[in-house]
Amino acid sequence: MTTATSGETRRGRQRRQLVDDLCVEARRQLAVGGTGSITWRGLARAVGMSPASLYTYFANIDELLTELILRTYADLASAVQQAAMAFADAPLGDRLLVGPYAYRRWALTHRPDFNLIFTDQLPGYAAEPGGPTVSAQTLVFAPMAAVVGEAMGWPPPGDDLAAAVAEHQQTLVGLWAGFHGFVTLEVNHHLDWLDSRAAFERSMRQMMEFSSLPAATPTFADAFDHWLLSAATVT
Amino acid sequence: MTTATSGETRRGRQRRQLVDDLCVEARRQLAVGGTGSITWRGLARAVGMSPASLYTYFANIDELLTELILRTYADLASAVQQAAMAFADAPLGDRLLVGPYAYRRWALTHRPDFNLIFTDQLPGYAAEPGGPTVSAQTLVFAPMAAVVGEAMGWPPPGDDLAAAVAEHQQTLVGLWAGFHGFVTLEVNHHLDWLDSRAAFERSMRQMMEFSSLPAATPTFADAFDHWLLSAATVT
DNA sequence: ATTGATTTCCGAACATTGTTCGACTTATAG
DNA sequence: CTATAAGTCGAACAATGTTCGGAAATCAAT
Repeated sequence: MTTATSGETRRGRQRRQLVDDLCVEARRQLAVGGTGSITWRGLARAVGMSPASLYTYFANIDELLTELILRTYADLASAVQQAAMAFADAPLGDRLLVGPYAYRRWALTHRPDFNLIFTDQLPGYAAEPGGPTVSAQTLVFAPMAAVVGEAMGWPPPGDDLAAAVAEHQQTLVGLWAGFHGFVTLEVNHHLDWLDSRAAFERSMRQMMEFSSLPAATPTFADAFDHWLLSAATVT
Repeated sequence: MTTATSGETRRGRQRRQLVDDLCVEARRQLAVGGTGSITWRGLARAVGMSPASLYTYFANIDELLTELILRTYADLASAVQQAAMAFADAPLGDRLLVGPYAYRRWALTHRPDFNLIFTDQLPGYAAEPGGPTVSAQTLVFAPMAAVVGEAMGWPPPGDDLAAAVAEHQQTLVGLWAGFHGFVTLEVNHHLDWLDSRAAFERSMRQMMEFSSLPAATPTFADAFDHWLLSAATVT
């Protein structure tokens, strides 16, 4: 019965399994010692193989990093999406803040990962225009854009969200830059000298107020943190 | 007359000279190949010394990086300050934008340097609370804070600017996060898909308008770029 | 000017890294 | 069953950061 689940050869399964193992190990090393600690030989050691054998699966270390970046984008997108779903029935003002708050929380609990996907750590590594990283970006921001569009009364989000985004990209990029800037500074310890949690909340509320968007419930921040604790499910 | 300029021993001078050379060479390597290209042996090669000899001047590569970060902060601060002085007589609305614009321009012409000082590239490297990097930060932001304070009618900026900053830190951090977020995304090629120059201008004007600050001259962006060209002086 | 104590400099070595090459074994397809 | 492809490995190469011991230069005294 080796060909029971045919169409899937044994090597194909083992290959996918090994690539998965390599990626989780790489992210483990990343969490421990930063980007510089992801080492080819260390990965080989972790999966019990010769360094030379890994070249069957990745052409070089940059290619592995690329795969890692894609998976990390997906991880962030999943975190944002889960939060959005958990607050799907909350008032509109609250739902506007869910995205930035999930974004920030994931960034603070995955600082090296956040820097990995958002700042160029390699020499000439620049995501090519039509590359897969841009689609990964849209995956992250689709939920947030949808809520903003709803709040601003944009065309029915049903079919062509992309068109609405293109039309109002100025507004969306402005909002994104706002909370991304705050989060980046926080992740890299440039706001350690103040109560950044409270400052973030005030900044977010101000951004929404300035953009004539509905205000969130006064207790939203606590509600979000409470939901975080109760969601000790997926890593 | 070897001791003419006494108080300064020959070794002292040569030491300072060599440290300077090492730093400029390190920034050269940084500009070429990114952070990972700064290599101990390469530095030794560039100054014509044995790798072992460099340990007389820096305990390890992290210590050199620290010195490099400090000098890079000073470089950014100098760029901002020069721009501020050049526009000292411009209308208040224009002067509000000079800081962010100089910040952005320097960042775009020194992308690896920008990432070096603002994102943790080393494993456990975190600027200690009372460390010298925070004072370097204030050096960068003092000119901008002064203008914002003037526009908002804060207490006489004569003696205690620090007190005014502490009082209104929320506002200042909000503004900083806004343009820093935009610049960070731009530096790392996350806004390549749009006309980021125009988007930056619109975002900045919107930020100022939202904060009830005076608007800049319509032609400010061009005026700034024009000044840049005429300032082909210091690197 | 001579001495004695630092500072500077270097060659050699060690452990580690990414990557390549050729030979060997194993799985897949016809 | 067999030929082709995929996987695995050991050995080797060049390059890296860092340490150590000793030689040379410079400094601060007498």
